[in-house]
Amino acid sequence: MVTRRRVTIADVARHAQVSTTAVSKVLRNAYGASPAMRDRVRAAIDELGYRPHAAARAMRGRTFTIGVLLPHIRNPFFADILDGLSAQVAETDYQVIIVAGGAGLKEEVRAIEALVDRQVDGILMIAPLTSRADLDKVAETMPAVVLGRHEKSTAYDAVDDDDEYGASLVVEHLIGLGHRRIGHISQKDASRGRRAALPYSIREETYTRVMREHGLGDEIAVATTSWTEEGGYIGTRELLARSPRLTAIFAGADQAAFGALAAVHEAGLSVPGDISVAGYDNTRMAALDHIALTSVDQDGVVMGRTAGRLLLERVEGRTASVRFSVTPTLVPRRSTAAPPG
Amino acid sequence: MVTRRRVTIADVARHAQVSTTAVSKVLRNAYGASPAMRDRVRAAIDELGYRPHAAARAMRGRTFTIGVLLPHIRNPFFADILDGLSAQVAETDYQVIIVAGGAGLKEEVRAIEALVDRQVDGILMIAPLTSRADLDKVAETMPAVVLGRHEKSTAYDAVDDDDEYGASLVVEHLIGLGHRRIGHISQKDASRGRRAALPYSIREETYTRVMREHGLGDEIAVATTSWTEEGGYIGTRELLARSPRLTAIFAGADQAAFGALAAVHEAGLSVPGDISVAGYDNTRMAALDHIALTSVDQDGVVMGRTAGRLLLERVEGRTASVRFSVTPTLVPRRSTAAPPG
DNA sequence: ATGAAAGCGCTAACAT
DNA sequence: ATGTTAGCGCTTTCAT
Repeated sequence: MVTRRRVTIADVARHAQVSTTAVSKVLRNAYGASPAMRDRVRAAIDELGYRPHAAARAMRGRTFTIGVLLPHIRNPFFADILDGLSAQVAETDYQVIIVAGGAGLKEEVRAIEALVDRQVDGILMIAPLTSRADLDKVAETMPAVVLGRHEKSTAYDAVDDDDEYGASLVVEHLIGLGHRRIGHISQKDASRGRRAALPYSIREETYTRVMREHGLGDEIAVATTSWTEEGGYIGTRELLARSPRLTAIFAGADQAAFGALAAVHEAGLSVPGDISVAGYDNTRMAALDHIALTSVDQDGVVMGRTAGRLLLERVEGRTASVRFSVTPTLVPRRSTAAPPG
Repeated sequence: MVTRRRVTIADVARHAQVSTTAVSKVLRNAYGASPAMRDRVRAAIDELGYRPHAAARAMRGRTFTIGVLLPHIRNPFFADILDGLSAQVAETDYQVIIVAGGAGLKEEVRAIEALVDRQVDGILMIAPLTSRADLDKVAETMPAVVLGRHEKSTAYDAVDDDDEYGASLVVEHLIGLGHRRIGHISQKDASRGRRAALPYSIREETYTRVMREHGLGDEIAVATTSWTEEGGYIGTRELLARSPRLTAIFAGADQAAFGALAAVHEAGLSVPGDISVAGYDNTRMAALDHIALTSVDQDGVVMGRTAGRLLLERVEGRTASVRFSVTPTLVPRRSTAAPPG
């Protein structure tokens, strides 16, 4: 590792025979540089292969960096969001950096702080567990967008899916097929403060509400694990142990539904012959023919793109807060059908 | 967004009635601060909620940041690698940030530059497409580890899986079961320079070699798509169109194998009754009972952890270059069996 | 239109 | 052991 000195703005200035101020102006397209000077500076930049030093910029102005907080990178739905965000940001000078929050609140706080300390120009927090107050605090420091939480805030913009509607679509679908004993796989709450704000709690509460509305309050059965393959598997084994056996499972996320399918299969039961299974997120795996999982589509690409747009708007100066909500749709596939008998 | 001024080292110094040097020393555990002073400074830091400003640190010394270049975040195998890396780095003061390379070479170069410009202290590049020369150039600038490429370099450390051995395990397994008409799904080459260095080309070449060694050179059938669900699906449809029909498919990655399973199913054929399917990576989905995909385990967690360790060692000063290679193992499951008839 | 110069928050060489 | 101070590379007044 040879520590070769980087080309700096001073090198460019010297090479182009102008002041560093001039170079800075050209770089930022700022007022006060003649076309002739612009050309000379640009030429020097190209010849020397100059690239701005982000840290030095950060000391004074922008870093041209958008920070994203992700709980983890296992859920392919997050990849859709990132695709949308990247597409939106690609045409600008901004760069997206991702930090993974990890399982707990402590790791998440550390991850958010890491982004703040690195002076990102804007931060997108995806399904954060942190308290409302902490989110507001972050949003006071820098432009912020929160994706996947159902709270109002004047400090940041919000992008979400109408989880209540989406979850009701699934439960109504299953009830419409004739199911009564429908189980639900939810996620253990790791958040601080109002649990009600996060998707898993809204989906669960909606499941409960719709069941009650149809007079099925006594049939409510929730397994609280995690929205992973393992979580879905374990939760389903738990639900299958009940008697009389349920006839349908609504997993709060596709990832968990895949685990559910495995558990049902392992128990020697068939889908949808014995048990119907539905998920949420409409990931690509769900669409594959041998899986054919009924799911809810919430268009992560659009959510990500919108989050990117809102964030850039805020970076440019908007302060009024905005909410963008996606209306999900049910995508019925072969994993759900009328109950046996 | 209220732009509240951050607490700086000067604020801490004033509050603790010491010099900024003293604070800096305490922060870095540097020599020259009495226990008494340490305590006072620590107290002031806590009271004021001070956190170092990463950009300012970057101007002089370290950023305490490890940068990771990832092609994309869809492949769950990458999540294993990141888990390993995070575990290794978690106990240190370093923070991991991720940038996604995107599909093409151009995006990848931009992503790497973004990391370099942000002065990360070390960079982990996962299966980069960039030319050897460019990798060396990056490694000359900062400590670097490359994961998933089979080249020797004196500039960076390398972590890889023995893809040649892993691929041979699969092909030998299928041939051992009695298959002769075995197809392979490879990935389109987007790299610059020696294609031979990347996993997909090694797996493909190994497939070809082993087929020939068993006198099956005439049966070689490769579909070159991408290692995604879609790529596996399309590639398999292509392979299934051949006549006489092949009896086994070795997809170079689990993601592609899932698409292959869908295509086989959609064609009205059964797995493994009509067609055996094998993947590579041993992702969690592969282990699920209703998928039961034969795959190759290459322990991404260990690879990630090792990459992290090597990187930290380099940050601490090691310059001699190291290679770490994981020996993969075959994980046979129900998706492969003897051919029909 | 152009450039000189101050300063962002920190580290480290150098006094004391 | 403690503090003074000169930068790191850039942006941004403020003169000219």
